[in-house]
Amino acid sequence: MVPTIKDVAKKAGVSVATVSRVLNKSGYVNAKTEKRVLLVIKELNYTPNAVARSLFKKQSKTIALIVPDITNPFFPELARAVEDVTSKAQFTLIQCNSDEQIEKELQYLEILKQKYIDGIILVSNSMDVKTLKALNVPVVLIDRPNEPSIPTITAKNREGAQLAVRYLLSIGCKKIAHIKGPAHVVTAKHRYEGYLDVVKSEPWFSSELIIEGQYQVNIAMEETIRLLHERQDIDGIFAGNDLMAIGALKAAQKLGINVPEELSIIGFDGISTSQMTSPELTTVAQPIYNMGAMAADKLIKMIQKQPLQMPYEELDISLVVRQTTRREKE
Amino acid sequence: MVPTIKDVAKKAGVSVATVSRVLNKSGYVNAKTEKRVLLVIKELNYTPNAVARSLFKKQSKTIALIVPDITNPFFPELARAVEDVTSKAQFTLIQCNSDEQIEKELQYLEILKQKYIDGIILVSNSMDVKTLKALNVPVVLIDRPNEPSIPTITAKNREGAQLAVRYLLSIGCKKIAHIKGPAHVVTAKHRYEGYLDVVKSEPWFSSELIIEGQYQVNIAMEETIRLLHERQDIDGIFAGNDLMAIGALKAAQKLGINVPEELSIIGFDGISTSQMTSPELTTVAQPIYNMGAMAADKLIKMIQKQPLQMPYEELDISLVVRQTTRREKE
DNA sequence: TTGAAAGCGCTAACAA
DNA sequence: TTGTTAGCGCTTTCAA
Repeated sequence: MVPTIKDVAKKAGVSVATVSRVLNKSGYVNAKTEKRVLLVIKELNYTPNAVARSLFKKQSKTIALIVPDITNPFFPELARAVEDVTSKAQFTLIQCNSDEQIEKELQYLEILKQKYIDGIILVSNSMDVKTLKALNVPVVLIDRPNEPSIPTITAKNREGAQLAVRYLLSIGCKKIAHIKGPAHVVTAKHRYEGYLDVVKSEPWFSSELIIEGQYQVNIAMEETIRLLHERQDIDGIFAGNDLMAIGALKAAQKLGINVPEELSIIGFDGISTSQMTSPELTTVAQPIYNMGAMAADKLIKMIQKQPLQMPYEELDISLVVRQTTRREKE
Repeated sequence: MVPTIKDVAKKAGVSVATVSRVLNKSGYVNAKTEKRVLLVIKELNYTPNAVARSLFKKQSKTIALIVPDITNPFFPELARAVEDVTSKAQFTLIQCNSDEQIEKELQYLEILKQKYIDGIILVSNSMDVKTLKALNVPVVLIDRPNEPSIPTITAKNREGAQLAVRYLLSIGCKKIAHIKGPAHVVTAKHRYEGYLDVVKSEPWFSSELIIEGQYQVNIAMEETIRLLHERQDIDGIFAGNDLMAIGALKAAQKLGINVPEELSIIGFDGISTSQMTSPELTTVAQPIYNMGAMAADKLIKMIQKQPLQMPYEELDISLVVRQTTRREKE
């Protein structure tokens, strides 16, 4: 039914090798025969079988993206970027959700390997180098720097946090709390450290200003309500991500605290959801799309055995001032 | 390097056929030889090559999900559901973004076919039956009913819209506007019709109460601002999706109109973003995750040549009353 | 209960 | 410039 290279060869009166040559533009082939073959290909509506090709070449023209959960609004934008650049380079993208579970990650890796996957982009905390190297497949890490020996794209999380907290200070905040992300996530740790860098020597600083929000709206909201009950002099909150900042915002609104007049809130990430609240969230934005695109670029280079000029890149972040922070020092 | 079935056969002192038999639990194989083969497989850490298998079987244990844009918050949840059920059934998921462009869809279809894709889940307005049938690959349509002859999962969009508008009426709204989605999207049309069903015979009804928001926050916001300027007696808005409802909410807040006291807003979809606004959005929720899961179930059944009891299913929607609608009739 | 061998559709030596 | 042929790693007749 579906025509194969043999059918084309027969109909064009040449050998399969010749057809293969015109298909791949490899080796010599007479202009006339080429024309004839091309014609037959059109007539038969022939397309080469990618699987057969993969079997021989030991590569599949497909790459995989493993993220914790595509449902987390940070990841779709990343995934989109990856898909955009990989599909432009004729790769197909496999989507995997790990739920941050190492077993799931390993399971995917296993299956992917069996499929001759050409490369993997991985967002993970737990993956170890040995497994990755043993895979013998190009890998680039994204977002969460884990392993200096593996090409990585991440953002300046610590600096971004400093920027956020300094901005809060600059607009006159006198007591700034922090909502931390999950302990096992490196980016959360770096943001926390950035907060500490700026704040630890302040006379008002106390570890009680730090709460845990698990990168989630609801948990952050509840914890913020608790915190704000106890310490009503807090006038600034730096959340470890936008979702938690939204939680903090909801907490304030529930408590009747005016944002930004009485309380300034700043998030981290710059996901599009941060523009959907009212007031819109002030945040430290990562170049999410760019991170995905650059990771994909790197991966493709690796697949093509091109040298990487910068295996490890930390992208700049930027402060996006919107409406959850006071305008100026009063 | 990577062991093949041959290596296993040699080391176990049997033929590749026997190894294949134990691998696939097909045909007779002596318990003892089976044990021996299994042992060697463990020792060699052998895993069968999926590509070679695909070539022979003409199927790949992979399915594809084609959505307009994974970045639209409606789709990640759908994608997650699909991935959950397909991966449980040992399928791998390919992610495709079509941007609603028929050319991109066709391009994907072409590539997917070359890869012996086992099935496709498609969210599309434009795809025609002929192309789909010609593919000769199981397809299920999701969200946007297009073609009665193709298995489809969708929701009761028209009824949902009626439900929304009737609710607005029941809490005392006297003039209800509608923000329509894009004209070429069937679901948008159905929701619009549902609105008309309820409202067209009302004395206050006028076509000027209908604006277009393209399913997008910003456009909906701008159009709403315009509308609300002209007609200040509007006290209810039914938006064709949650994103546009969020736009309407922002418009109201910009204009200093109190939601829900002066204006009730209701969205459609029930995406998680609808809980992140303040006030939280009242909305007509679709069972998004379920839709994805059921579509995947259907597709897998089709791949396995099992009969489909209900090729076309319209799932129920439900009204989720939150904070952008007034409590009661006054 | 097992093995030999053909073949899935393609690519790449190698020869002509 | 072209064709022959040996695989890529697997599954499945068919025969033993």
